[in-house]
Amino acid sequence: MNYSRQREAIINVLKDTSSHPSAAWIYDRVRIQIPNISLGTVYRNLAALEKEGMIVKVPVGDAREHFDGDTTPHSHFYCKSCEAISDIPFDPSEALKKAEENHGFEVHSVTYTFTGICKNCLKDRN
Amino acid sequence: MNYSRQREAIINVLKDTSSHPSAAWIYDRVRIQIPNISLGTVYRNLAALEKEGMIVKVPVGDAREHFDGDTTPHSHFYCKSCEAISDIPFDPSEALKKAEENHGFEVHSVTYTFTGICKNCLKDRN
DNA sequence: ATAAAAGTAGTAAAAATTACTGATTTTCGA
DNA sequence: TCGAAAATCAGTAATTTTTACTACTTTTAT
Repeated sequence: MNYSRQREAIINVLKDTSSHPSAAWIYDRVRIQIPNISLGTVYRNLAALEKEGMIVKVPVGDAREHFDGDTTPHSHFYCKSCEAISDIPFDPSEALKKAEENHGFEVHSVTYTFTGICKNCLKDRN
Repeated sequence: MNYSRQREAIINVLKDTSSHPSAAWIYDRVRIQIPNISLGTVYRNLAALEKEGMIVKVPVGDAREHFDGDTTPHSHFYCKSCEAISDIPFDPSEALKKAEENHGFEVHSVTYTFTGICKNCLKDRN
């Protein structure tokens, strides 16, 4: 993978946020630095970076792809109410070994996704 | 939630498959029985059924929503190569309690998603 | 320096999801 | 059983999200 200014900027945006953003959000942010970057470039680079293991996808089931620049093992919580994604310090990696042993798949990664209502939204309901 | 023939058919399609299909796939299947059902009806009912806990979403990070008529606790494996989703008999539910205790969230569900290459695709590569 | 490889902007198209409206079906009490 | 209120639907359109394509530019490695 060659260097590109655009890819560098995309990585930096991802490393600087803990919001697990979508491609569109990243695009808006990167455009502050590189106004004429195109959305296609963002998608292409996110896919490439994910393939290289430099970023990870966060599947939460909201019909949108979310990305995380933090590749250390941890889990995620998705709030149904405000749609925010937050980190949960659960290390899912032991499950990975077990899964591979038991099923003959080549398992590359595991993600735990918790879903419910976050602290802030619970507060707002009272 | 009132009864409707359309919703009944959607549930049945989901109960009869283990492929964890997308809305479009379900639409195609249901149309065999109810040719003039509309895609919007499928989406609306999937959302309603999920809200009622009669079906569950399967987030795999492929920019598509997938659904499962099997609501017993288990996990999923997503093959990057053939994009098939298969069941893994991992019960994620103990993690649910821990997560709620530790973080003050109201946790409704947990899903484990394993990603990698499935048996069939591994075979094809040799 | 320079040619091949990789990457990009811009645009268009495809795929997936949501929104809306007037008609139909279901429910439930009279 | 009847009929009105509530729920659901088909059809359509619009929006959102993602992918594809092409000619141009940048990067890499001689």
